Amino acid sequence: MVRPDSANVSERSEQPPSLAISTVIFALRPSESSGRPTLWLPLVRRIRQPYLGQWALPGGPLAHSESLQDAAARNLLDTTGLAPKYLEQLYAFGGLHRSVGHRLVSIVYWALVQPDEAELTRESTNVQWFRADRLEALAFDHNEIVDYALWRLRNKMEYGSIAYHFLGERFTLAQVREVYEAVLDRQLDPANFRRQLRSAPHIQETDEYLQGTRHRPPRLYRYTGPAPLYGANQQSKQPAEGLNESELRRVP
Amino acid sequence: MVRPDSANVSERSEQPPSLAISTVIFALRPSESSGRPTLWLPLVRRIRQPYLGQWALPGGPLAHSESLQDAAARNLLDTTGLAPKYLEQLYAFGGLHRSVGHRLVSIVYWALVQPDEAELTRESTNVQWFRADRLEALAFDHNEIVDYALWRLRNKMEYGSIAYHFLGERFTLAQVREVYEAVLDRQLDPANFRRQLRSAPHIQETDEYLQGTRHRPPRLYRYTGPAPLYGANQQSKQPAEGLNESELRRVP
DNA sequence: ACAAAAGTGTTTGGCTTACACCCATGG
DNA sequence: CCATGGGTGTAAGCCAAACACTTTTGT
Repeated sequence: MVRPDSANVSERSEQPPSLAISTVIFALRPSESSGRPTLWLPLVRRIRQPYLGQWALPGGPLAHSESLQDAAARNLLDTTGLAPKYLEQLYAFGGLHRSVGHRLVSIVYWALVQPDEAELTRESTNVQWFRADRLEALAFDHNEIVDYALWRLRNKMEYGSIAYHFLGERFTLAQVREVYEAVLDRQLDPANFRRQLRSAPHIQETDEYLQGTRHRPPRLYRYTGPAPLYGANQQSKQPAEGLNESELRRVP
Repeated sequence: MVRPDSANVSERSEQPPSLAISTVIFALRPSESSGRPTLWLPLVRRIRQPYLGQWALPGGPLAHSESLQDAAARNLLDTTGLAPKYLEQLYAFGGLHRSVGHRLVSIVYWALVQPDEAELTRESTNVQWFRADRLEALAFDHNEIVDYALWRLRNKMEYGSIAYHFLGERFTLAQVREVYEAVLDRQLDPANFRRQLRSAPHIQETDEYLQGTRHRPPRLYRYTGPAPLYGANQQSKQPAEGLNESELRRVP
């Protein structure tokens, strides 16, 4: 079983690195304190070694009959009950000491879910939502992974049409602004923001207005662009990192 | 060996997917026809099945003692003799039918090398440079991978400080412009381009001038920014996809 | 009537673009 | 002294930031 050129290495460390798929899922939920929307993500408690009892990103091994993205989606459904419409590859993490006792390579995806979808999470003692900016120490290198996903989310928010995936089918322009403000953590000028959105592609105005506010009823809009999950290519050619087409220039 | 829930599946397809690291390497070399710089990349001929005899990206399995990036760098050195200063993760490819006879997941890196480095390639009947825009049918899904790497390169060129990695330690601003023109495949205004570069960060003018031209000697500059290879984090937080900081705004 | 947010208009400054022009060298 | 590309100047035009102002609802 041990190959000749490595007879002096223990058999365990000769086994190929194991490959897992994990996902960082973001949703906006009202803050307990201020009530304003903030970023949350669901975590799963480890029920085996290593890191038994600690919180971790949902994930699992790659089944041989699934593509990477299918594996991410299925695993999410199995562990949390979520089925995000936005799902995209984030990065492959393969450091030598990410786990203890074995070599682990994780291909990590990231996802966005709408608030009503998020409510359907099968929460339990082992599955819970946490505020993204107040995480305890997670299993493996998952804190670093979340940080990277947050960086990517903010980056992509600045020049991609991504904010709509946090919202339902119809939304007001002010709701889109609140998404930007929550993710980027700064105030934006309502007047200029609205102008930019109206001139952005894939934003369609409807004939409907949101009723029940204690002021002038805002018009509802619809997003007509594609969700990356069903895109033709696995690698949605939209830069985060890279780099994506500048559909929306800069956010005020 | 075969688990109960998959007794009807052949044993071979039960083996875990194999994991490989490959790299797309870009360099600028003078075109045979026009002499102007164009994009080239080195390929390696397959010496075993599958795809025996076809050209493929340099790559190989992941050794258990190497990080992903180290594996990419070492493999590059082994197969081509190249040691790029710029090396960054591109994407993880894991489609079901990328290879024949087994399930293969490839974590792909991309690299940039300077012309003088490129000359040191150990070329042979099994290692050769090809023009990036005139590739034959490659092994596996490597044509798609090269296309994606090209897209990422162009994308990142537009708002990242990446062009310098195609050049030596000192260079003229016109040489930088030629890099942009070669990669983006369009002409740029020399006057405006030079102004943008001079106001860009990490561009330091030297006291030296390039001699031997048949016109006014251009000043030489130096790039003082970091090369991602030695960056602290594996994932260089520069968007390509992401998303990246806009160090250089837009190219004229 | 008033508060509050939706929605419109207008000014300003910065930055890109286009292009005219001068500079320094080799032949 | 001419050709060639290096390098500078500058006006036009576009776009985003700032902010004043009008509109439409609920209470």
